[in-house]
Formats: sequence, structure tokens, C-alpha cells
Amino acid sequence: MNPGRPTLADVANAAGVSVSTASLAFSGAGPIAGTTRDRVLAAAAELAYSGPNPLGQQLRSGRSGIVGAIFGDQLRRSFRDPVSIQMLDGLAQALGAHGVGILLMAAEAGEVPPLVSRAAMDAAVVVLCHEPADTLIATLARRGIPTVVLEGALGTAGEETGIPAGARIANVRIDDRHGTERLVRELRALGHERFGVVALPLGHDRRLGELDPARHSVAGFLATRSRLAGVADAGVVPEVVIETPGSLIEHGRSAGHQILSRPNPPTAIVAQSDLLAAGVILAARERGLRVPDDVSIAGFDGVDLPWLAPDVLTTVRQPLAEKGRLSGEAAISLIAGEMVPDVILPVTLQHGTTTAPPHR
Amino acid sequence: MNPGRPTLADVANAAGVSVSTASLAFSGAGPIAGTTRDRVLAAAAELAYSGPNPLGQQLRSGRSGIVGAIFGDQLRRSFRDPVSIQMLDGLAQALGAHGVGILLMAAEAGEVPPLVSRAAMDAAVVVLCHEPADTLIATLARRGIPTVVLEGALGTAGEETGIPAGARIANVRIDDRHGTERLVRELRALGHERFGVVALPLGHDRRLGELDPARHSVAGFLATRSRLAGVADAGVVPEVVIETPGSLIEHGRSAGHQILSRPNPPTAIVAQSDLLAAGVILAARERGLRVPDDVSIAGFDGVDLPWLAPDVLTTVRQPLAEKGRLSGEAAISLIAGEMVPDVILPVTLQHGTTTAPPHR
DNA sequence: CCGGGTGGTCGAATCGATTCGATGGTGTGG
DNA sequence: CCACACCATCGAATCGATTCGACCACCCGG
Repeated sequence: MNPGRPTLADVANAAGVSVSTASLAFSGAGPIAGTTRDRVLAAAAELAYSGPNPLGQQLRSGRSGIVGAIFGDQLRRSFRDPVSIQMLDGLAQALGAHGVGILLMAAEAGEVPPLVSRAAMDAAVVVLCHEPADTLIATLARRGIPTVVLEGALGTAGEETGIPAGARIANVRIDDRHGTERLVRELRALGHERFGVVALPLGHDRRLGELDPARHSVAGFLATRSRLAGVADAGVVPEVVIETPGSLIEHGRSAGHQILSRPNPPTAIVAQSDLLAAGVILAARERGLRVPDDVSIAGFDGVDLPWLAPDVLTTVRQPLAEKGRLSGEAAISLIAGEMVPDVILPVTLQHGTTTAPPHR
Repeated sequence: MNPGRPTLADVANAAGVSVSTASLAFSGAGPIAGTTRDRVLAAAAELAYSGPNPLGQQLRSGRSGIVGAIFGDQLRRSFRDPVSIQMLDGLAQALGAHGVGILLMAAEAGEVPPLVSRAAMDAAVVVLCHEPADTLIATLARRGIPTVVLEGALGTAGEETGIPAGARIANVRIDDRHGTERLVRELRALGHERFGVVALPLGHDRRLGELDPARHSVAGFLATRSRLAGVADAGVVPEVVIETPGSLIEHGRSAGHQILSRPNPPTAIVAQSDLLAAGVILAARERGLRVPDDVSIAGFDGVDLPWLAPDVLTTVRQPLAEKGRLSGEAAISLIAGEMVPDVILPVTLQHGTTTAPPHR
């Protein structure tokens, strides 16, 4: 401890009042005479006392004033995707408005970072971006920390996941299934019949390449991952599905090359994120293919990609900052002990210049 | 407070030992019989006690296990620049290795966010990216919080800035002045004589346009902002300096258009960041200018810009993750009460395809 | 057989604040 | 002039853990 730093008791002493009175002078809770308060504040200034020690307040109140935000990868990678950042920004705004801080944590590859099991938090927001998070959530639940799960698996509520029954968990997600379905239906309406899909990571193994048939059948994949269940809903079975290690441009680029180097490649490529789609577009450009004349490419998220000019990506826009804000408010409500209903945010189709009828 | 959550006292009670013994069972500090420890742990499991309450530990130890990271803008904007993110990633790694968490704070336009004056932190890292931060640093100093300042003004140590004398402050910066000088010298060696400069924000007002002569003369500007003092060191007085509201692609693009639309524009444009330089390149492309044949463009930072292909930016690379790591370690040392010497990291010139001899 | 050392346990103080109930004093209304 | 009420202040308990010094019993060596 910083030795010699004055405490409230020192200030009270110097001001000639009791500790409880000095406390009132700072908190303003309870009646106190103006002259007394001034005397206390003067004494505080004299001693260079910079206000009540937050640790004492926290122990007393049982609140740390902190919400943990847990991301599913190294920050360097998570934050290269504007999706995470816009989310985080919305979250920061909502929590900041309540004077609550954000404790940043990165959970690589399904590990549970020590901070998750040890740090003081009033609530947690799990932002894994499409990775399973059961052990993480179970750890938080065991600690009794209310948790907001973003885009979590559908059956988060106490199943055989090791998550205790009474856990206070709120879910926030977007209607990605419908969004994808509408996108794919439009592509079909344009005349496309053969599709390629570039998918976000399906597990913790982070591989790049065609769907591993030993672990996921195309059908099973379409059934379990809601963002792409919409593909099946639109009546499409993709010719090829490439799994990527993350939502980054270079992964999309590699996947794009893999798809476009096939003999007679699909005429439409649906990527599970905008960055992946941007990578596919770069790959197409590198192969001398014109977008959308030779191949249509669509993304998902609706983030700004100014450098993609002159192309404007056709995509499904989700309200990212809004999602962050709602998560923050859900966390605040959970802390206040309120029940929080699950939220499903709508998405909107956004037409760009990267999709068109197939060339024949 | 979460009512009914068991405390160490409850566990001790259930195990039939004293509180102090129960504490030893968890912390492992001090002698304890194996059988006793097992009994305590069993009782803990029985009661669903998930380990000592961090708030209690924190008060007792006087440590919160948290370091604040303060950024100079909305997170949404700060984090669109890979510079901040790589820094943050290095910081997270260094702090994570010591079990210390990062509390994220955004300080817009010179304001001091409430968290800075109220939240519990053992140290702070101020990452303002070239904005003045005196009031912020003074606030932290008044609270007795040791602080690491990145790329701070040169005279941070207790001047007439309102920063108390005994403040424990460490500075980490890069040798940007030399880096810029070397870059500009190379451009001159290539034959360039007329330069344009795209600058990062100079104050809190965040304007876009030519240097406001009422507030900064070109000479004064070159003298005070170290990253560009190097331009003067190289013996160059730029023909035009455009001030931007931030390090973003679109700002660089606007600035680029402003410079390139002049009659007889400069042959070389030096941007104070890679994102700004990328924006200038986009502007040049939009105007039908060839880079580097018609205009040479250089940046600063050395971040990956895969989407700029086929161009590869000529730039000055700074070790960003390393800078973050060192800042984290500096913070840890400060917390431990050690003195931390200022650090100046070297930069390296990185040749790309965006600079060449001027066209005549 | 006795004394010293030691390993294990416990009680109590401590960290820094908040808050409740009690007390004393003053002012006002009847 | 008395009594009631209310305002300001204070003392003490409390939040949940850590840690220091005391203590007890046991073991071992002399």
C-alpha cells in the first residue's frame, strides 16, 4: 500500500470531526452543515487527500464498478475486425453512462483466462464471435457473476453444459438466420444456382480449408450454425464450404483463391463476414476476375470498407453499436437484480455493387 | 451485495476451523496440514464457495490488480487505427503475464473521464496518440497513481503543468524525429524538392484543413511536434501542411484531395501515419494519378495494409507491440515501487513501392 | 525425564470506507 | 414557558479477506 497516503480518518482528524461526518462530506448522503463540509474539504485539500479510496468503497458496497468484456482471441486479432470494435464502442458508451468501467480480457482457444476466475467484476459480457464458450460461462456462473452472452449457442440456459441452474444470464443476438436466408434468396432470384460459402471458425482448432467431413457434414453444419442455417432455409446446398481460422481479410483471400481455383467455380460466394468477403474480392481481383460480372460476392455485418472502392459490398447489416449498447444495458439491469429477457436484433439487407446476375 | 453467497467465515465454520486457517487453505501461504486443507476445500465445495472474494483481498492488499489504459478518443475511432490495437495487444500480453487486468477508458477531446478520477487502479497507461494530456496526467498524479505516458510531450516531468513533483511517471516513446528525418532525406536524395505534409491532430479542436496560421506557424509546428520536427531536420520546409481530425483513412483521403487539387502540387507527400498515407493514395488513385510516378507518398507506423495491394507503402516502422509490452512492464515496475527510466525505441525505414524519383 | 524447537491452529487487529441507530442541541409552535 | 421535532454529529458495527503474534501439543535429542 502507498504508505503515508492519507485516509478518511486522517482527514476527519485534521478537521476535528468524526469519520462518519467526514464520509458524509464527500458522499453527500445524509444531512451535513455547510460549514462542516467546507472544513472537511479544506482539511482534505490540506492533506492532499484525493477522495475516498475506491477499494474501501467497493468492499463496503460489494460492487466493483467493473464489467468484464471477454473476447475470443488475442486482442490484436479480435480488434482487427471492426465488428468487435463497434460492439465494444457501444458497450463502452452504455456502461460509461452508468460510471461502470470495462475490464478487457482475451480468451484464446477455449481457455479460461485467470482473470475470469479471479478478477472482481459486477457482471460480464461474453463476446466470442461464434465460438463455443461453455466453460467460460460456467466459470462465471459458479462465481455468481451475472453474464450477458452475445451470439451464444441457442441452448445456453442451464443444460448439460455445466452451467448451474440459477445462473443469471441474458442473451443478445441478431437475426442472422433470417438475414442470410433473405440474402441467399435474392441471389437465387438473380439467377444464381451454384454457391460457395466462406465460413467463420467452427471450433477451437482454427483451420483453413474445406469443411472437415470427419467433424461436420455440410448438412449438419447448416443445421447447427445459425448464421448459415439461413442458407439451407433458402433452399440452397453450397457446392463448397471453406472454413477459416478467423474473420480476417487474409483468411478470406486464401479461401477465395481456394474456391476460385476450382474448375468451374460457383457463380456466387457468400462469406460469413465482411472482412472475409473483402478478402474474397481481393482474391478475385488478383485472378483477373471481374466482380460482379464473373462472380458475385456477398458479406455479412455491414461495416465500412472505404478502401474497397470502387466496389461497395452487398451485405447484411447488423446494428453493431446498438448491440453493444443493449448488452451494456442488459449488464446494468442484471447487476440491479432485474430479469432481462433475451434480445434478438433485426438485420437489414444492403445492396452493393458486388452482386449481379450470373454471367453465362 | 449478493445475499447468501458464502464467505470464508462460512466455510471455516462448516469445516470446523478458524477463519485464518481457512484462509491459509486457499492462499497456501503458511504451514497447514494436508488433512485440514482438504477438509476446508471439501467444505468450500459443499457450500459452492468459489474462492476468496477479490474485493476483500484487494482492500487488504491495497492492490486492485488493474491497470487503466486511457485512449484519446472514442474507442470506435481509436481502435480503427491498427496502431492503437497492436499497442493494446502488447500491453495486454505484458500485463496478463502478471495477472493484471486492463481497464479501458476513453478520454474524448481533453476531458477527464470520471473513471480516471474514481476507478481503482494500481497504475495507468496513457495512450493519447499525440494529443496533449496534462490534465489527465495531473489527475492521476494527484491520486498517487503511477503512470506510464506514451509519446508524451517531452517535458512531462513536473513542470508548470499542474503535475505534482513527486509523481511517479515513466515515459515510453519512439525515435520518431530521427525516423522522419531519415525518411525525408531519402526523398530528397531521390530528387524531391517540394513537399506536402498530412499531419495528425495538433490540438483538441480536430479540424481538417491547412494549418491555422493564427495558432501554429509552420516553423513553430515543426519545432514543437517531434514527429515532424524531423522534416525540418532534413532541411525541408513543406509547401503545404494539412491538419487532420484523426488518423483515419477518410481524413487522409480528404487531405490528399486538398493537396493534389492545388495547381502544381508537391511531388512528395509525407503523412504522419499509415492510415493517413493510405487515404492519400486512395485520393491519388481517384484523381487518376499514378503512385509513385506522378506523386510519391510515404507514411509512418508500419502497419499491415493488405488491401492497399498492389501498392506497398514506404513508411517508418515502429515496434508497436514491443512498445505496448514495454509499457506494461514499466507499469508493473512502477507498481513494485521501482524507478523506471525513460525508454526511446528505435524505428526503421521501410521501403515500399509508393516512393520514387519525381516525374519531370 | 525434561527442555527446546517446531509445525499447526487460532484470535485479534487491520485494510478504508459506509451506514444505522443513538445522542445532544437548537429552534419553533402551542 | 414547555415540549416536541428535527437537524447535525458521533460511535460502533460491517463488508471479506490477510497476517502477525501467541499458543498448544508433540516430537526429538540430550
